[in-house]
Amino acid sequence: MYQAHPALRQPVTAADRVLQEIQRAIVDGDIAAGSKISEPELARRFDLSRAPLREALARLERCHLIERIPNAGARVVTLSTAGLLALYQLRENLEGLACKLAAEHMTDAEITEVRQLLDQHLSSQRVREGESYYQEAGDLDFHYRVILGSKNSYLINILCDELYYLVRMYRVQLGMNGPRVSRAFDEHKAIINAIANRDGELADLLMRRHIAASRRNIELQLEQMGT
Amino acid sequence: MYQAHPALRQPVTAADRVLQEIQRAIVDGDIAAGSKISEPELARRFDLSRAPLREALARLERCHLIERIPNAGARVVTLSTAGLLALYQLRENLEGLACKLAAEHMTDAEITEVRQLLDQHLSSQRVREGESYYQEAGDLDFHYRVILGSKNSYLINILCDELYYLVRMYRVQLGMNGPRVSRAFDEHKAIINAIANRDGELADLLMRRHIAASRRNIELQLEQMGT
DNA sequence: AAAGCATAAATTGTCGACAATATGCGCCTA
DNA sequence: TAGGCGCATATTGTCGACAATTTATGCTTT
Repeated sequence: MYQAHPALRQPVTAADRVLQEIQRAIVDGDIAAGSKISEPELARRFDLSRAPLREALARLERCHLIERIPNAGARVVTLSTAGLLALYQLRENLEGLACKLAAEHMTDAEITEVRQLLDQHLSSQRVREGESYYQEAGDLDFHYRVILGSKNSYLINILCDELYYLVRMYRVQLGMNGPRVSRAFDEHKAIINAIANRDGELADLLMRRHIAASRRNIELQLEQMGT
Repeated sequence: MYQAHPALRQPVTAADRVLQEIQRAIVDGDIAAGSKISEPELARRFDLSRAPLREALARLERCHLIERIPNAGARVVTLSTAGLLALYQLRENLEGLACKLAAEHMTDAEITEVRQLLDQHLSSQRVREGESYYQEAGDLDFHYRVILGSKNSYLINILCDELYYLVRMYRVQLGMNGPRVSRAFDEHKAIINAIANRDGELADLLMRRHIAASRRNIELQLEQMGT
């Protein structure tokens, strides 16, 4: 298997654990978007002191799930069309770059692994039709692999640590359980093929289109909710 | 004047103040690259407790100036050719994107301000020839304005908060006091002209070239030191 | 009754001490 | 003498309490 990125490492400290719990809670909407974060309340709820909690809050701010104001506290971010657009504008560019670099730096073994992954996801998806979690996880896994394949630590950090939780939050809370499933699989296939052919330019282009399509999909959902 | 980005806001808390001090110390090399960070030592040195210090360390990690390992402590990052390349690869892309977006979103007033800024820097640079600080600051200021002009908060955050201190660290510690000064000014002029003409594609291209030139300049310096 | 101010409550920021973990040293063994 | 084990030391992680700041409340004033 591939070496897990620090972002995926298992929690060793209390702050790590509570971070993961709160992260999941925010992404899944258990802690409502826009709601105020109360340190004393969360400390009681997770049964630890404020020190590790504040450490966790600092990292939540880092991945844009909360916004803090000095002496005034923190709030969960609110989702908006403008925010989604800004986020995906960036993603298109960064993941495009990641593809270009992956075409240069991924080993043949890594490429083979990703292909196996895709086949695996496809079959498990056929078996469990409709269960969107697997699509969600599978899609993320594909993107993770390509990003890691870029071998650029700064790029990896930004995409996997700082932007992806927010991306997931949009998808989960807007109920993106995927009519786009099979199309996405085909697009993934095309991207890994371009990378395998060491055609960075094409891989870049395909990834940008792939993400743009995904963005339009979510925008549509947002509009429907707005009206 | 333009609204300062959160990154530039004045410190209100003790953690903010010590962060700025340590940030400067690391960027300027007063705290050596690669050296270990001792929390008790820094706490004594800046005469505060470890709580705000740890808050500051969390943010230093965020802008890639230190690397922390759970239960083992933090080290100042080490500079390397590979790291420089990865950093500038990203910068070329992100600031290119910033230019493209700035061409769409900057107001005429903001563009006028940047032009005044350039003229101002040019004259003050002529007056104080050789004093590289002004070039350094001026260059940063120009880039900041364009980035802010993109109006994409995620992009602004990444470039201004998370990558620029490291960029400065490379420039300062490798003694980039600028034979490239006048050429950089011309390039800045060309970029703002493209933005003024609402030619995002050209602005993108010019910025990428501008940063690539800057990177080659630093690479040269790194090679000279290595041999 | 609405606006403004003073006070009270609650929240965030900071502190010093303790617990858990990692680092360094000396000793033992081969 | 080199390598490994065990203990002493030092550092990081966590805790509970206090200080500083903000937010909420209620009173006064026009």
